Amino acid sequence: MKLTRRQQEIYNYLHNNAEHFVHPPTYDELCLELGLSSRGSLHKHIQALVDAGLVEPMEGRQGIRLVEWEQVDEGIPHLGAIAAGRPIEAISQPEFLSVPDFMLSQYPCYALTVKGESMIDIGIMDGDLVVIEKRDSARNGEIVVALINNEEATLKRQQNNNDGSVTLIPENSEMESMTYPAEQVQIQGVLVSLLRRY
Amino acid sequence: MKLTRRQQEIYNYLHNNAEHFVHPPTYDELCLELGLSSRGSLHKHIQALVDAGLVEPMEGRQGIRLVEWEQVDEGIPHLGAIAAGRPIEAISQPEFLSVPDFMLSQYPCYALTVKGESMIDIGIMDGDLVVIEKRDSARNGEIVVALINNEEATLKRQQNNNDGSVTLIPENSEMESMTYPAEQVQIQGVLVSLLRRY
DNA sequence: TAGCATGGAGAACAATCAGAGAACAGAGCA
DNA sequence: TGCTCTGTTCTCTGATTGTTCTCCATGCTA
Repeated sequence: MKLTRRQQEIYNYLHNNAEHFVHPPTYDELCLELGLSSRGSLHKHIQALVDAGLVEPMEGRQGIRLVEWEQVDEGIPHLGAIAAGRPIEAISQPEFLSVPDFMLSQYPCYALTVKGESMIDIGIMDGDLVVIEKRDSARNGEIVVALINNEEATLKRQQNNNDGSVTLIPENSEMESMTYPAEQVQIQGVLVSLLRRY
Repeated sequence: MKLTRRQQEIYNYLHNNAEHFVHPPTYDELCLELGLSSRGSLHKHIQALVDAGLVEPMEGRQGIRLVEWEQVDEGIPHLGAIAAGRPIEAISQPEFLSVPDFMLSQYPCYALTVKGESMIDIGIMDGDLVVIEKRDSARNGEIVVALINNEEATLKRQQNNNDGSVTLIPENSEMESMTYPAEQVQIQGVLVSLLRRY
């Protein structure tokens, strides 16, 4: 069963914003977001998504509503680029990449494009696509996406120190490690695999 | 069934841009892209492609449209490992890897596991999986799988010299280039992309 | 010259898509 | 009990879209 354009749009919207909804949104809320003024119109589209098995209605019929998107998942979202020293440059409309299973972990993943050469010594080059497992902690020595002071995100090797601080090590002999108090470093994921096109 | 020139043009366009379409394109959109002003004209060509089995119309007759070019897609064979100085170590039963389209070229490909560090300077590490496009020739500067004297296969950057000889350049500052008469070097494919698991 | 293949323009049409709006039943709440 | 909010169902309308059709232009060939 193929989706029409509008159905696809709506599905994408739900898919992309699923995390932003504290409660599953009501039809009225969705209408507002999607620029519709008729619940009936929305209902038709949602029903198509339900029929397609992409969305399932909530049990408690009232109050809160439908929208639980399945894990069937057509791929992983490409969220943007990561460059040492800057936050992730988000793509407004994350495109979904279908990545073979053997390149994923068993947990949710996303993809980023690497900018810069901070990990060049272990073969992560500028422009490479890295697959990141969504996690908020990492073991010693793992390569992580770390957000520092809620400002800059980088891809580095992580080392937990005895005094509770965290050292982020670039794999580039010309760059230097940086050490931060643990509370300034927020782990956003762990490197799982790498893709590169020539 | 042979295609006319215009049909071939249109098919090429679809083939080359299939990935760029978020949704399958409508006839009107295609007309715009192809410089036509009549859906009817386009329809004739598309119909020819459908008859030729190169394109299939969408199910939902409206809203979204045609154009799904078939991809038989059983994946690409993983033929074994390639190590400098030895022939490709063939796997008796090549396993098939399903690799996303954007990591392939439009021509037949196969996969090899890289052994050794001869290309380490450009980020090709021991154990990486490389996707190779099956070809028997390459342009200057491309990275190729080359079989030397029908004996040893290596992954190197190729350079065609004026005197007809071929130089194979390892991307490893500690290793040296080798030059061979052209007839001793047989190209088996060109590097297309790279996959790595951590 | 006539005939044919190719390529395109444009009109007309039926099916579908997309949306608006009205009405309704059930749930929760005061 | 009424009121409000919600999902659901329904009809109606307008816009799109694939399809079919006729007509025309060009170039090639017999």
